[in-house]
Amino acid sequence: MAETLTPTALTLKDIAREAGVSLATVDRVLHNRPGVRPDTVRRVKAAIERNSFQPHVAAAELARGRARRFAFVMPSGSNPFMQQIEAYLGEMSAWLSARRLSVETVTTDVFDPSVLAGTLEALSGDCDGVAVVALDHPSVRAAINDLVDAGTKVVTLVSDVPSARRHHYVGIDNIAAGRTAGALVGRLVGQKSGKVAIVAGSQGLRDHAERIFGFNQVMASEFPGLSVLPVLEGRDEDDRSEQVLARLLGRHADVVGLYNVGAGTQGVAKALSDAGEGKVVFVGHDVTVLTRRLLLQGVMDAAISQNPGHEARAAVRVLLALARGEPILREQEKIRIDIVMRDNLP
Amino acid sequence: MAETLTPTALTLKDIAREAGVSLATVDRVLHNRPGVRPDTVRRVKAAIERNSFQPHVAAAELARGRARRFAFVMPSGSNPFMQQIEAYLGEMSAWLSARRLSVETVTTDVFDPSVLAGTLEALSGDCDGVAVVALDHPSVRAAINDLVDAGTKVVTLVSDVPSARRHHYVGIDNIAAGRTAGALVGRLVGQKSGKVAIVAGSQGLRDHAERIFGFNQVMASEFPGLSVLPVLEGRDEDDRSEQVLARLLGRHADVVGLYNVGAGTQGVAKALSDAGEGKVVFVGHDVTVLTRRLLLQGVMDAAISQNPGHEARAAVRVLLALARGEPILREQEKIRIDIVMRDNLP
DNA sequence: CTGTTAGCGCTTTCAC
DNA sequence: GTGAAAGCGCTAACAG
Repeated sequence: MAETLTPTALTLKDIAREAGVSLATVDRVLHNRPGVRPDTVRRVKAAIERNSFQPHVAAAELARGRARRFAFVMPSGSNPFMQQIEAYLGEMSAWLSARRLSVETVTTDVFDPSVLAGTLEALSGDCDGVAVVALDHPSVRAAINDLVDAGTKVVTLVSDVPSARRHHYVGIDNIAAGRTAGALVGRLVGQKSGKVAIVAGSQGLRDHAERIFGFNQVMASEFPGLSVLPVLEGRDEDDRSEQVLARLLGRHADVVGLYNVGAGTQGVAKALSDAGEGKVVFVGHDVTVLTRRLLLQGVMDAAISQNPGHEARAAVRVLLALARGEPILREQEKIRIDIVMRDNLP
Repeated sequence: MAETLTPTALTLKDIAREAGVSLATVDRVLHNRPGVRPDTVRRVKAAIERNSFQPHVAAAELARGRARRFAFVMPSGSNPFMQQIEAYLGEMSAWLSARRLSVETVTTDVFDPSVLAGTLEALSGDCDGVAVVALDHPSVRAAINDLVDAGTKVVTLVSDVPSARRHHYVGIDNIAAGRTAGALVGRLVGQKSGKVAIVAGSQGLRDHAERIFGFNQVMASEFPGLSVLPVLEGRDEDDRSEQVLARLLGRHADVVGLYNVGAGTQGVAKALSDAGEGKVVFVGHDVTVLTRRLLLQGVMDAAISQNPGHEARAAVRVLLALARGEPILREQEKIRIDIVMRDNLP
């Protein structure tokens, strides 16, 4: 049995002939450009529909001449996860240049709303598309909307600003990620009852807050034997995370589970090992050099991960599809919540 | 701070001028075509290197005229996982036709080596690339090698034939998948000790055998409290799987874990629920309509999954990259072992 | 062995 | 409003 997809191979010229107009007119209709009589538009659209005509992307790309420019606005500082995304962008360079695409990485203080907004505004005009690790703040929202209004395609990356009119969000559902973490902690603890600790960077960060929300949801509804302690804030720093956690472990002898919501993993692991005495189920986020080692050593039990390579490539592909007016393959661009344990380390 | 990738925008003509030859000669060198003096080859290659020249894929694609044809050789019958792959190929149809690619799906009895080999041989000539769900058998290996020798690009899909000279394998590491399943069963069972059952389609299938191998590895080394019962064979059929498992559960009261290696999931779930009496940790493979429901109901605890959409798209992209002589983004095309639990269902 | 040339199917001026 | 025509950068004949 055989089934063939995509039989067609028509060209603009064919459509033009069939609609009784010129190439240029079909092109104008295809791109919703003004200057065509409504009636002509209808005729041409009809011909396009009737033949389910697909313009040849390669030809379009070649004809337009000028290269497309995209910018990635990333946090300055040494967040390993963000560095991984940048590294994967670098790995795409041959792919990009073979398509005459240029990607510029701009680092900025994404935690300062006005600085971030300023960076975004400065990009207006010289970019076809922008991917931004965004803080959810009114002035950032405004800056994104301005970019969109100026015709720039915008995707939020890792951290979303749902209220802005960005074209797409490339990242995970953090509430679901928190729920997944909760289910893992609960299931891996097993029959035991006891307390569960949470270490976050800050509850003011949208993604952290959402993860904690999801985590608590599952804990409350499915693991009544486990009681969740108040959230510790480690500011994503190793030292501080270690201190706050060590203090907590000193006060509570029956901590059986730990959810590390953000970074500061090194400090968390230190506090845990210093406390000694009985295995604590430890679930955190992201696969880095460090978490990989902790997973292999059995110190960490699972990492909830969003694939940084996938995020980098998805952001580029989505921006490109948006710029070209192509449909987005939603299934392909959706970032999944990966559960990574020792045996399925990527 | 800003860093720019891919600054270049040279063309073949620039290289030709710099090397003191014509366009055609550069093209010949670029594609390793014969008929160029070794010395000229060197000069041209030097110019290409020196400028790290990247030919414009869109231009190349446009110039070659004829569309590329790929064939997917899939198992006949109603394996839901394979049907998902085919469905995702269907979803790519607009993407494919915008690139003037055609993908033909051929279904055949992949479990009969000679039939499969025959199907592959018949494809020789009229295809630029073939993706095949392959049985590992000498005559299949020979058929694959013949295709490769004829210049067709070949990728194995889901199930590999490592001994053949296929260009790429798109699928998971099944030993690691089995290990992951083992770790999950062991960890989710918790402190309890008892017996663990395995239901497979057939131990003669390479992927099933590898999964069982990995599963046993982990069980033996890490969960001494759990003893693995002899493998049951359900031929991937619901009825038979139910029967063999029901019989086993009747004989052993202390089964605490179950690994379903292949299909027949419906039957396995039936046998389990009929047996009643105490929760058995149930880990299986793939996210289908059925396993999704079982996960939500809490009957199944985890599914080890390979993303069928990713496999479909990766196979197409790899065939395309091979046909174009482009590098493959290995990280992108690698199929990961997904752990899917209720809260991270895709 | 090497060069010349005619497109591929679009986009984009520039005329009408 | 609409059309004609000149390319975009490469490939593939065909000459030499």
